Amino acid sequence: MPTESPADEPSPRSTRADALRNREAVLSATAEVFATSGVDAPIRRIAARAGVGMATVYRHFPTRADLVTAVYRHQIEACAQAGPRLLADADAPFDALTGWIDLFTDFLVTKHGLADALQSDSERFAALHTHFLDRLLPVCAALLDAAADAGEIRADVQPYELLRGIGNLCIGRDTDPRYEPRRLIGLLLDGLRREPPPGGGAA
Amino acid sequence: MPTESPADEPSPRSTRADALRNREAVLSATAEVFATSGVDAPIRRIAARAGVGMATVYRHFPTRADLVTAVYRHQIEACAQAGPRLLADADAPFDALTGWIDLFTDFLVTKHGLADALQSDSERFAALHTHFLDRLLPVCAALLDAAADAGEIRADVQPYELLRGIGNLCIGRDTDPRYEPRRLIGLLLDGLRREPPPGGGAA
DNA sequence: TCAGCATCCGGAACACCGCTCCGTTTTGTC
DNA sequence: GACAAAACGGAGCGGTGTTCCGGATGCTGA
Repeated sequence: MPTESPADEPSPRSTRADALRNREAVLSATAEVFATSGVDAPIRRIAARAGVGMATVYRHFPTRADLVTAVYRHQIEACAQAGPRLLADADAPFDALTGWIDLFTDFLVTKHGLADALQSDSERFAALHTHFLDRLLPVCAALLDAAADAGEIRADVQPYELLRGIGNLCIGRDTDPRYEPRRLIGLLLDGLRREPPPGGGAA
Repeated sequence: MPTESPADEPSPRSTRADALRNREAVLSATAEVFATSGVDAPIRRIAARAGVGMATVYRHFPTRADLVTAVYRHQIEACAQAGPRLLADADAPFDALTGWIDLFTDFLVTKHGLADALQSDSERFAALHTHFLDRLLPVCAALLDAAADAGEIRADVQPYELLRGIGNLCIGRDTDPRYEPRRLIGLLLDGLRREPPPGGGAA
């Protein structure tokens, strides 16, 4: 194990020990609270659990989105890196695409309220939306392009709308046992496939 | 037009003039506020606009969902009644289905935050979810059944998950001009069509 | 070692919201 | 006109996000 990843911590600006200590405390408290109460949990509770004041939380993570991205950074990263790998390993690009969508869905579905937060119109989460997009949009685009180039899917689907659609379909799974987003996502992917050339393109 | 629909007003229980007057005032104020600020607007504002106290709003409409259903009742009704009509008029059941989904989408998309509210996990909206389902689920089921019987779509799709999926896909259109739910909904409907058996059933 | 100071901390404080409670007012009836 | 039932209004409570500032804390240099 190589001591420490070089760019693992995004901003080691602070030189003071207490600041770094608190940052870690907040981060691990946040992970615990998010896991039990979802990403909408009150900041007060996070601060209390971390044993710090609320201002300390806000100082290290100005917006709730910063908190979410910090907690799930590794998983976002893993999802992003899985894209090229799947593409290299799969027999057909479409298989890679479905596999990756599956990973993405798993990620969203297992974090309480994460999908909701992602599409929330609250500006509290705007940065979260942006971060997901920055990291995952290129990956999705590459998978889509590959599948389109192979003629497996129609070529007029934008990466953004696909990601957004998957995210939207994952909303509310926590609170409704009847709802299984994966079925609909499968349907969407079926719709993505280029239909056997009967004549013209779909309107 | 026959003077008045008999069961148009759901609960004319009250005999007092001021109560009825206030109910109307709240209703029209709510419509205005919802149109400008979305269905999440503070109750305080609605009460202020109606010129009544907050308790009056709560007395007539105990939950926010009651307010929403009261304001949009006619449109929900129109959407529900359009189902059978489309089915009777269309050449093929699938056309009726797409036409109806289109109406439903229009409805959700033109009301700020309505789609969000519908799938919200907040119990404040649970009754709203229920009302939509009570009224629209049978209609959707009839359309799906007809299309399935005609062999135009696969038969393993539940009405609930379809409605839910459409609703979910409409979330967040207000705040993101880049996002056009109708394209994805079209894709979903494409996926619904029974593909000319290329192999086995989709897993 | 220790003074000095930039940095960071904590929680009180403010604003906003949903919802309820209860003294007051209005309305219909006798 | 008087009376009781019904309805009203807004203060009040609990909860949340976010900010502000006096005080504590850790680094630095002599």
